[in-house]
Amino acid sequence: MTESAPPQIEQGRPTLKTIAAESGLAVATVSRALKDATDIGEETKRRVREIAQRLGYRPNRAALRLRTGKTNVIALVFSSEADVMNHASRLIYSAAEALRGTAYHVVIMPFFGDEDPMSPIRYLVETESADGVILNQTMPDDLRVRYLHDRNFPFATHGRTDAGIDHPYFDYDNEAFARIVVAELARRGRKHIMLVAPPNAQSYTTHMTTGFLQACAELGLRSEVLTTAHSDSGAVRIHAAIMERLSQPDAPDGMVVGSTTAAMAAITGAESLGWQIGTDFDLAAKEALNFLFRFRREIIVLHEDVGKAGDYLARALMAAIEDPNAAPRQFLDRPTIADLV
Amino acid sequence: MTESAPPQIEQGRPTLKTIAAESGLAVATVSRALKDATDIGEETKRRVREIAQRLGYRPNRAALRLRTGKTNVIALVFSSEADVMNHASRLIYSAAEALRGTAYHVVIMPFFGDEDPMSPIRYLVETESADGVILNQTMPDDLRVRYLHDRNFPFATHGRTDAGIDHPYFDYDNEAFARIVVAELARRGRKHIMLVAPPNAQSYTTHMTTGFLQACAELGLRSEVLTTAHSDSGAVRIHAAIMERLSQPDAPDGMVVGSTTAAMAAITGAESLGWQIGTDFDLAAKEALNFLFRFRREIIVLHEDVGKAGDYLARALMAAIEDPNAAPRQFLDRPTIADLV
DNA sequence: GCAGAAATCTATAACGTTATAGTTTTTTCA
DNA sequence: TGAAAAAACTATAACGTTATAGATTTCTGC
Repeated sequence: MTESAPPQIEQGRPTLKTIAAESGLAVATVSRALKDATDIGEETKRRVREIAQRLGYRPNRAALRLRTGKTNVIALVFSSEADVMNHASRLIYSAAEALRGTAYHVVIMPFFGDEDPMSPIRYLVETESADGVILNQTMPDDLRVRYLHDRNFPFATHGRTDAGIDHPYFDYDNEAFARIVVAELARRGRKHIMLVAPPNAQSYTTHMTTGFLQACAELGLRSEVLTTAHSDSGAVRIHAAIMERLSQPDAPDGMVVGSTTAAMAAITGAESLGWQIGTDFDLAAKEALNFLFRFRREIIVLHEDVGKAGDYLARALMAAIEDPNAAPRQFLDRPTIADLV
Repeated sequence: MTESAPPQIEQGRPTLKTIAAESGLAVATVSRALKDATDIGEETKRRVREIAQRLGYRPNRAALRLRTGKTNVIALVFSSEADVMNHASRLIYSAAEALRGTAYHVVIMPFFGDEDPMSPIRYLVETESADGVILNQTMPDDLRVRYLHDRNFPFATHGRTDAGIDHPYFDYDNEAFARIVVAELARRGRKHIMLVAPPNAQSYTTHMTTGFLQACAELGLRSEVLTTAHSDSGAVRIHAAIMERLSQPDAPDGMVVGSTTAAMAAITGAESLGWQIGTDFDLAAKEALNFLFRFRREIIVLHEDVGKAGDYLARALMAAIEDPNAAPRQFLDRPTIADLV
């Protein structure tokens, strides 16, 4: 009387092998059944799925990755600069949310100031440790973009580039932003506007500056660009630079700034000279948060929806991974006068 | 005349096999040589290292993970609630920075409001897709902590718990915070203080409330806790709740709040009733940023260094992964009066 | 010069998965 | 009825790594 061997007691995570043993099928059959291959019988598929379900089977990602080469990882290489923090965290969360329910995981590779911007990128490409990457803070002729493009490594950027490479991106139209707020400053009677622009290297600096200068010219306003600080310089520096400029003759009566911190610093700088917002000067800013209208009710604020960017970039990147030959998804987010808070 | 076969032209990433072919050694030897095993000759090790270097060899993480079971991934399961955003991003970046140069990668698993807090945790444990996890927003009897502890899955928390489980954590001493700022409010002559506390479920709510009530009692101040909003309620709600309370008889002349947004909202709420900070009332707040002193110079601010938390948590978690039996690293960050801005 | 020890290297199997080619069973229809 | 076709399943190898046990070479001491 041969007693049939008791089913192997499996400890640890169930694998295809476990299901194979449980069902009496071959491992390959189980694998194919679970991916609904055409050459497996319906009844078998049902049984296998049922067992997998009961056992709580979850494919082993390492084995999958080794076998298929697909990592199911999307990397975010993001600057950790102070003022960009909120931008970055919004992007991270919205990208992660867009990826929810897909097979993708999000890994963060912060890029630190003391580091070569290329090194996280090179790492990703050389070790093939992600299926694609999202970058921010693009520059007009961005080395990272060129590198990734040359190697056919899928990527999407927050911000455009200007080196003739066609790639997925999401960008906020900073030129339109500048035009809109300059018009509003003119409407409030301001005659001489100063721009606190982003750092020179970044792509969007050109856009914002162009829009600013053209709008001022069209409206017959005097214009200048602050040279002693930029909108990411840090509050202390901006505060001081504004104080210095406003103490000089021929001071502007309107300002346009590109960040929350810059707005606060510029205003406190002006106020410490006794200038009053809404009376002696007006200030317009772009912000990702919703702080400024509480800071001083009088600020002209245009809200930038960074969550939209993260969502779009995640989807654009997935599309690029799935079909590398499809036309890259690109989106320019145009603010309108209606977005003025 | 046998011509020796030309060295196999390898395309794609070099592997141990590539190095083995190049050096004439066995794959196993190359593997052992690269990990400096004692049974490999010095000269061989040198040669292998040299070839690996020249070829730009990088171990395949998927294979490593499959073989060893080690993922080299640390997961951050973080709430995406608006007001915590800055907290979270600081933590992410500082944790990532602490992990720089180690073999660990950081994956972000945002936890969304509509979701079971357990589900990302369960996923991590069931799929073994990380070596350890960092959590924030702990509750006194935290299900996630209990679950992870029961399964011996390495973790570290931002915030303490109170269910008799000994685990790695970093916490800010919110009780001390409350004592310090209450004392400062008393010093400024305030007699009746109101606390805008964090949400009830969180661990640190108890700490902050305890410290607040005791300090008020000791100093003979009248105390109350706002019940119509908490410090993460969102600015609009807090603004309204403060307005309502201050319009009633017996209004407090001092406030303690736990976040940047709450501070701004409370102040604008009071101001819209004509109250003036520094004169009619004083307000003390804890913040991770450095915004508030620009918002109103008069605010009593205690700065919380979240970067320190991320750094500590990353190291504590690595230690727990490496030696699961070591005593858990725990740190309580105590503010002092000197931290008052 | 030789046995035994020490040093150095290698073959094999395994981690969990899937693609490929092949085998067995069932069905079709001339 | 039986040969060919279709359906259903399986064996094998491979992805890149490491642990283990075993093989080979070199050294040591007498």
